[in-house]
Amino acid sequence: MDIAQVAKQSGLKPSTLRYYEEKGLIRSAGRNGLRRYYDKQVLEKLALINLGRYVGLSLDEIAEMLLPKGVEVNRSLLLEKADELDKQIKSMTAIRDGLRHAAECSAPHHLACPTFQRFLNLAGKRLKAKPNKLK
Amino acid sequence: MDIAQVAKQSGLKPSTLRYYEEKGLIRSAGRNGLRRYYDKQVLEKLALINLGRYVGLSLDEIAEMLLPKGVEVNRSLLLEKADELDKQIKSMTAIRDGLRHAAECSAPHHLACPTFQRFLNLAGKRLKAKPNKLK
DNA sequence: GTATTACTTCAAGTCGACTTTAAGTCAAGT
DNA sequence: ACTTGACTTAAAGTCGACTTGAAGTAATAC
Repeated sequence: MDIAQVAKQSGLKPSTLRYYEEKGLIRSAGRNGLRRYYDKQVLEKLALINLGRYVGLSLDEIAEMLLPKGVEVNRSLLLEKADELDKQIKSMTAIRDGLRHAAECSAPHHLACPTFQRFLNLAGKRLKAKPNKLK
Repeated sequence: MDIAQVAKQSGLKPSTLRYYEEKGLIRSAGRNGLRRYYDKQVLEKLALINLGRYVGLSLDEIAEMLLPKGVEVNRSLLLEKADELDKQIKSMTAIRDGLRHAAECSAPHHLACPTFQRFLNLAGKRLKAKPNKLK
């Protein structure tokens, strides 16, 4: 496969693929003249990368995960990330409910609604997060 | 309150507060010489802003929401965001489970595990998102 | 009354993840 | 053989949300 095909099938731009290669996340199977060619395995890798991005890993973290340096490391990283996701899910659920309440609340202003107030405090407690852009 | 106090209580840096003011998200209650002073109301607003950031709104979107131009606009925006969160929660839940499976899977490599494979495809389906950095 | 120190402004810098641009290479189709 | 169009590289640019730095002002502490 050439880069355009990989781009199409993975939903990433050629420039992104080159960038990922530069960062060491993927490798092309070889060159035809200047042009890279890939084998289909790369699509799985890209899916994994997309997944990683989706759960909030940085490219550097993903690169780490892709190195097969002891399976244990990878597994615990996975579990760790799963736990982190779990927390995020919980707080997002609370926030979702809070938003719905706010939308229905009859108070003149969200800021005036006592339930929303409590909720704001709650939500403000701990907010750290990783970006996941991926447009 | 002076800016340092607001910073402390909101967990944001003075520079951030000035930046938010410049963007029109907050206002100081006045000046003492050059120095801004704030009333405590600003803390609620900042909590709201933090919340917005947390659920993935951009500062511009938050600014929109803070303008009281017809309550209806705000309410539907809230519901819209709640639905969006709901979707995110669902996919994050799936991914969390996928990660846990992967961590326990006995296949030699995650890439070799068939369940994980299916899961990758699933996860790759639709991934768009907004950033929420907030370190 | 002066030193300190916390504030002020404005411009420029940073960060991650790409994208864009300019200039060049080259495989394939005619 | 030549043109075309898809590829190539390296470097610079972009975006959002801040942060940092330089240069200045002024409220408070002594």
